[in-house]
Parts: sequence; C-alpha cells; structure tokens
Amino acid sequence: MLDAVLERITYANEENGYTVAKVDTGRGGDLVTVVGALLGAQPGEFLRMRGRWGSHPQHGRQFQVEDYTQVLPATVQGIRRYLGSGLIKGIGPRLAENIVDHFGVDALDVIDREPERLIEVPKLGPKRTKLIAAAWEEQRAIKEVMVFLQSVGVSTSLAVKIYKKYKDESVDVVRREPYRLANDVWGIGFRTADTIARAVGIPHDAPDRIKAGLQYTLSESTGDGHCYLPEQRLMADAAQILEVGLEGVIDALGELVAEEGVTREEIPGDDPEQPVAAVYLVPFHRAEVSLSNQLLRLLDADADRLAAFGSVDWDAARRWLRARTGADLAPAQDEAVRLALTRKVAVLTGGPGCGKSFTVRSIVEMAAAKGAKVLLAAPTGRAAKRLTELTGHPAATVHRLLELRPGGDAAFDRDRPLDADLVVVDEASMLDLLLANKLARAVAPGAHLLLVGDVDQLPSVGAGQVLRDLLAEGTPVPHVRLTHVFRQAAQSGVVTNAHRINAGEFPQVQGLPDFFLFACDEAEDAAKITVDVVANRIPRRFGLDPRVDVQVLTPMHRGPAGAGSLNGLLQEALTPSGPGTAERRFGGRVFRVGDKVSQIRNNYDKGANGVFNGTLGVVTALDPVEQTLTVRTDEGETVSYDFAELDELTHAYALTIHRSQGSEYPAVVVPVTMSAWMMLQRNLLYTAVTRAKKLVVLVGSKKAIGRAVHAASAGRRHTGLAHRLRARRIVTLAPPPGPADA
DNA sequence: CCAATTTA
Repeated sequence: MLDAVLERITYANEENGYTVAKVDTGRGGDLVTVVGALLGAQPGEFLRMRGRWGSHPQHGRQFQVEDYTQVLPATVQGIRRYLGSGLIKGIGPRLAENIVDHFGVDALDVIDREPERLIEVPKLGPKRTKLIAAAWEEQRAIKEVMVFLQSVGVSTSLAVKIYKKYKDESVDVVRREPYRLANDVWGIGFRTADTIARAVGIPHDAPDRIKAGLQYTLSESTGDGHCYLPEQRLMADAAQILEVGLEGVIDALGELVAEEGVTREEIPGDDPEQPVAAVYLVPFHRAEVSLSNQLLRLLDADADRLAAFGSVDWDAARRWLRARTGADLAPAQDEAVRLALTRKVAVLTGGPGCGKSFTVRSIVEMAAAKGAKVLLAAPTGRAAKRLTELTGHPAATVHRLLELRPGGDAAFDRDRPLDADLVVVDEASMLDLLLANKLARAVAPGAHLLLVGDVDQLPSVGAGQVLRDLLAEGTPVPHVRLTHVFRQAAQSGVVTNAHRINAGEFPQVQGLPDFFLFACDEAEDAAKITVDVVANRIPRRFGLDPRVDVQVLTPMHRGPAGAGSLNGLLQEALTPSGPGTAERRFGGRVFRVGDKVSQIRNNYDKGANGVFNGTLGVVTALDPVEQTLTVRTDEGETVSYDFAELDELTHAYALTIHRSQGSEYPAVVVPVTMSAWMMLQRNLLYTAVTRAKKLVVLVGSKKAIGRAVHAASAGRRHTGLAHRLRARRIVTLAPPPGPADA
C-alpha cells in the first residue's frame, strides 16, 4: 500500500494504459516512481495505491501498481497543483494559484457548487468563468460515470477508460450496450461486461449477451492454443459457459457471422468427406491467412537474395566448412544446409543431441562467407543469447528484432521489411500464430527464412502450433528432420526412453544405468522421495552436486509435489537456516547464501551481455551493509542484485517443466503424480526427460506416467494453417476497418 | 493448470 500525491506523468502508453509516473509520498526525500495501469490519474491527485515494490534495470526502484483509488486533494498545495495541472481547460498554474489564494481549501467546493463565484477571483472575467464551469461539468460527468460504474463493481481506472472511449455517451453505452465494452475497452473482458450487464438488467438470454459470450468462448479457447473452434463445439461450449439453451446460441452465431464479429470458414477436417465449419476470432483468422500467404509468397518469390548459392560448388563448400569448423556434416545436416541456402523458406527440426546447433552454425558461416546479411532471433531472451554464442553473430528476441511493443504494431512489417538476406529463428516451436505472422510479414521477398526447433517439445504459449503445421504432411514448406543422435549417450536409457515416450510407449525403468523410477502413489510421498533422491541418493551414487548438477522438474507449480512446495522442502534440506548463514527476506521468500536461484525476467543490463529469464545460479554472498546479494550464474558470471531487485529472482531447486524448455541439466528428477493429472501429456514428459544429459529419475505412480505417455496432446490444437499451406492459394482479405471508415 | 515478449 502506498499513499502519495501524483506529481507528474513520465510516460503513458495510450494503447494499453501502461503509465509511468512520479509521486510524492510526503515523507520528504526523492519522488517515487510508480508504474502500472494508471491511465486517468491526474497530477495533484492523491492516490491510494495497492501493489508491490520492484525494480527496473535502468530506472531503479519502483512501485508496481495493481490497483488504486483517487482522492481529491484536501490541502491548499494539493488543490493548487490539481487545478494547475491542465486537467481543467482554462486553468493554468497561475490562475490556479489565484483561485486557491482566494478560496483556500474551499476552492474545489466553490467550483463545484457555486461556479459563478469564480468571478470574485482577481483577473478572472465572465468568459473564462463560463469556460471553467463547463470544463468542470465535464469532469463531473466523468465522476458520475465513475460513481455509476463503481456501483456495479467497476474500478476507477476502468471507468476512466470507458469515459475516454465514449465521452458523453458513457452512461448510455454502459446501461444499454454493456457488451460493447468487452470489444472496445482494453482491460474489460466478457466477465466484467457481463457483471455490468446483470447490474443494469440486461436479460440473461439477450442476443448481445450470447454474441459476446461466443467471442469470449473463442478467446478462452485460444488460451488452450486453439486458433478456431469447430462450430458445433463452439456452440456447445458457449451454451455451457453462458448457461443458455442451444437455440439462442445458433441464432446469435448466425448474426455474429453476418456482422463479421467472427469469421466462419469451411475447412477440410480429418475426414476429407466431412469439412469442418471453423469459427475464428477475426484477428486470428486474419493472422492465419496472412501467415500462410506470406510463406507462400516467400517460397515463390522470383528474386533470390542468396542467389550465389544456386550455382555453388557444394564439394568445395563442404571442404571450406570442414576447415573452418573442424567437423564433417552428416548427410541430413548437409541437406539442411543446402535447403536453407537454396530455398526461401525452410524448417530444420530434431531432438536434442541431433546436431541442430552445429547445422545452424554451418549455415550462418556459409551465408556470412558469401557476404550475406544474416539476422538471428529466438522467441526468448536466453535462446537468443545462446544463438549469439553459437554463431558468433548477434541474435535478438523476435520482439526486439521486429521492434514490437506491447499493444502496438511492429516497426518492421511488409511496408518496411527487415534488411536481411537470411533470417534464422531458433527454438521455433515457441512461435505462436500471431508472432510468426508478424515475423513472416517482415521478411523481404527474395530473402530466406529458416525456422529451427524441436517439434516434439511443448507447443507455444500463445495460440497455434506453427512449427508443427509447417511440418505437416503435404505442405509446400521444405524441411529436414534430424534424427540421428550423435551424443556419446546415444545408447543411453535417457535417449531410448525419450523415443519410447514420443512413440506412446511406457518408458523402460528397470535394468538401465541412467533411468530410474521410484514408485509411489501419493504426491506427499513423491515430494519426500524427491528430496531424498536429490539431497542424498544422487550425490552418493553418482557424485553429482545437488545444487548445480541436479534439477527437479515438475508438471505444476502448485500442489504437494509442485515446484512451490518442493522449493521449500529442498531449501530446508540443502540450505537450511543456521546461526552463521546470512539471509534476506523478500516477498514471501527468504534468500540464503547457497540457495539455487533463477532469473525470472530478461535484464539486458546485468552481467556482460545481459542475464535472461531462466538463467540459473547459486547465491554466493549476501551483504547486509551494501544491501546486495551476489549470484554466480551457470554461465560462470558473477552478478550482483540490489535487495530491491530481488523480484527478479526466484528459488530454482524445482522448476516447472515449461520453464525448463531450452535448457539441459546433467540429472533431472521428475515427480509424476496423479495430483497433476490435468497436466500429464506426452510432450510434457518428453520435454522433461530430454532435458537430462546423463540421468533421469522419475518419482511417482505408473498410472500417472502411463497417462502422460498416452495423452498425445500435441496436434489437438485447432488450426487451419497446414490446410492453407497445402492449398497453396494466396487469399486476399478486405483490409481491416481503419479510422477512415469510422 | 502451464507459459514468453515488450514500454520510461
């Protein structure tokens, strides 16, 4: 909780309400930086803010606002600043001073109730008095909307956004068409709109409610990775969510399609005789069509910015490469190199240990040797850093490459393509539909796009399964799949079982030197055994360091065998509190020297080249005088954290499997119990197991493992991308309605 | 129920 007077706005993103401001806490000292959704707060206003203290690499300590309420200023200084902030048309700082000099703390009351008395203020004529009264009226209208909205449970910041959007019509819109808010106002979703609608007496089965509910159902399904829903399923889901009958839903969907609130398209299904009626949210349909269009355009472009490789002597090229890298390419790798350099779109996939990295390095070396301009990127900061180290060329996150800001458009697009002959994206399994579309649109015709990733890993956070779709049977996108495992561990149980899991078979857990199962049914037991395995059994038997070499990976964060609980238990076992151990409390956690920790946000300013989300380390020192904590990262860097920056760190004895994507560890311990039954899917277990270089220990029940192995989750995402690519047809969509149409 | 990116 922070009470302070808003001094000035430093930055405001109108698109999404993100605001940076300076506030005065009244306790003397420097102004405090606050960040968050503060749109609508005015300088001079007294704010009561709920939130957390955090830090920013460049801008230092700051308060992150989760929620706030505004209070009108009650002191002379406060009122002076409030009136003089430009909030009220016609009043500047000087006039504000005059008004407050004259009326004192009653100034606001006077303006509110007896605005005609303003004429008493020296140098204030009747014309300006009128102007001020009118401007105050407008403020009053905002307040009225707010009071009304608060009566139906909407927060101040949302009320301001609503007013900004509809002005005088605000109350009207809220009363009569509350579901418009869900579409028009950022930060208001169906649930909020529905609450308002109920409060203003909109019937439960009103067509507007059902239409908004259909869009909401689709939007919820994107959270499960779907780009569309089959019409039947959409209607059934919506009827259930909205608690209305199916007939009303059928009618509403027809209307919604007709007014282009969603897009309905027949696309081929699993059964070629039985097309699926796919219903999309409009932006997802546009993105899917656009991505497919762009990939087809790139593939067929007449120009070729790597034309030199069309006539290259590949034998000579191989010899050159061998001299440079000191190793030969395997046949499949060789094919991948040629594909990337001669075809304008290509995909390279394969599991860990198959030589993807070496192949990528070879491709980049050869392109660079011919003077080609190569741009490298990855969906995460850490993957980008690894790509940099691998190739010796700078790599960026896809967001940074495209200069993509939240809520805004990318700086690089079809109208302003990237200046590159070859664009390489690593960890492409993490590309979702919307990001892949933005990326593809920014690749110039004639340039080459190479996507590299492991298609069997977890699919992207966002909707779609782009890499999987590009690799689907019958698409025109050329690809190479590396399958041969080069690691010395090729014969190991880890690799064998990774393949078995991928094939839907139960892993072999007996008679292997590097793959074990500790069987137990209850999650609590699994947690205890996991701690014993990490702290005692693995160190004794394999001589591994429990902090540095062993990583616990869990399906879930919560639950008795979740990452949260295990972090507590493992910290107790490995880094207990003691009289000589310095520690520092932050949030609900305590950091001690010896703790295994992980960075949880990209920080481009720490370390030599940045410390990125997912980087692991061990706390090596804690200085209560300097108020710093020192971490030695797994990349061998020593990084210092201010105590105020501890929000960038979390304990990392146990991580969720999702967070472990793209990392490898000598030994991995995985609790797999039925308490995480919702999460148990084949590619989750595959991802966990393939993180291990030497040793895997599963702890849990055979039932849970069996469930994971049999749940072929990937491919259950509804997307039409593979179909569009197979059709090889470039589709023109009408441009989206712009401001000109409004 | 899991999860990445980005703003001064």
